[in-house]
Amino acid sequence: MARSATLTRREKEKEDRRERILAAAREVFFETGIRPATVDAIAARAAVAKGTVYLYFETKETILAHLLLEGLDALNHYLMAAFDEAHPRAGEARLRRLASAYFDFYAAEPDYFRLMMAFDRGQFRESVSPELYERILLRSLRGLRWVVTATQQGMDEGAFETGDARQRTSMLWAALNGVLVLTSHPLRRELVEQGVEKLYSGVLETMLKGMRRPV
Amino acid sequence: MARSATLTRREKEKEDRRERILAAAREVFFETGIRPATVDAIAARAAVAKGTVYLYFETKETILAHLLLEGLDALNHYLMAAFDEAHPRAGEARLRRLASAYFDFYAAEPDYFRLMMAFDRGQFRESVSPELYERILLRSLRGLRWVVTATQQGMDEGAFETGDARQRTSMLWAALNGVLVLTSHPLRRELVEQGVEKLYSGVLETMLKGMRRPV
DNA sequence: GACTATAATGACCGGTAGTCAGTTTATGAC
DNA sequence: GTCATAAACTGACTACCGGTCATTATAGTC
Repeated sequence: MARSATLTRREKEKEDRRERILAAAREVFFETGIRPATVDAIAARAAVAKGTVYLYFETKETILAHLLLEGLDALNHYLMAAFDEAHPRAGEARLRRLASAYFDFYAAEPDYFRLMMAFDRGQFRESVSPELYERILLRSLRGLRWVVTATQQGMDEGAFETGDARQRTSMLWAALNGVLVLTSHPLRRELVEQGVEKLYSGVLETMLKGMRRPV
Repeated sequence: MARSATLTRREKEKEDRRERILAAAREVFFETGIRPATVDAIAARAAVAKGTVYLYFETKETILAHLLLEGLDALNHYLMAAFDEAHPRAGEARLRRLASAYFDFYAAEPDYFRLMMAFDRGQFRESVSPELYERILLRSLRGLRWVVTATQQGMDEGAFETGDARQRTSMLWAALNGVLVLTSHPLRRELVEQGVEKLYSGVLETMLKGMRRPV
């Protein structure tokens, strides 16, 4: 019993330490930018030696992956709340809410959003353990589930053309995401001088219109 | 006269050298991948000392920027040809052709496409001279012009809802690009198990339908 | 208080972008 | 041909960063 309690305390301390390092990494990455941020800076911010960082995380990319998990959780909360709060519980209204929530997330958590977009950059898969990669994948899908459900609902109600709800959702989400990607990068932002928000809602409305069944 | 001829020859030789280095960089970047490629490898491939590379290009990113210009030229050719070849010269048909051409470019020149997508990721603007950045921006817009023209034509013909053609084109292009971005990254590709092609044409058709005027 | 296991440390390593003092090569004058 | 000058080229070197590991410190147990 004493032994078990001790172990628990130890484990708790380890967990705290880990969280401290992760918090330091969050600050450094978000302040400095992902690429310029150094592990030395993270260690310094966490008041810990560099080697200690590597006791808790395998690589720099692994740290990023854990921050990404946080970001995916945050996004999932946005989407879940939007799904629930939709009052006129029609599928299309839900989709609108979900799309708005995605935009809100993009606007409110630009750092996490940028992290999500930066994650492609190849070589991520290789620099992260398969288990961690799997967790990221699952958590990415979790948020999308709400959207798929709303699309399916719209089909069941006869508002949308019927078809594979997942496929349709991927289309809608890819299109919306395309706007955010386009405008979250300095180069491409200038290609579309209109505001992101207008472009986003434009794509949303156009896609919804394109998905509707003709009356 | 002799002096001028000499100078010209010199300049030609310099230009050749520069092209040799750029060709070596193209090979190394496309074979090895952007991040793992080293300037040493590029120098070796061009049979030149590393210092020489830096006589012709300021930074590694500058080399990439010049390859990007090549890629944008290639894309522009695809789009221009598609614009011209559209036989039923309706705006919507042109848009379809242009979208197909973009997809063809994506499929035929994955290296250039990846380079274009990689270019957004931050810090590029800072690592490249403002003049070069401006050239990239202009060349990016050049290709889009064909698409804007086709959209405007569709509006003039009464096929599309009227509005700002540039805005509508940005919407369509962002949506299509969203599909390609999504699927050109390993993580996101698995989020959409459907084929890229199907997703792409799905978004295209949905957007076109959403852009049409009700009959 | 001594023994042991666990955790923390930071000097160090390998590798890479970018630099620059020194060397080679080309040009042009005589 | 030879020499002076300028232009081009070279590669050893620096600074910096991600990651390692032999050494040191800490905490738990008896």
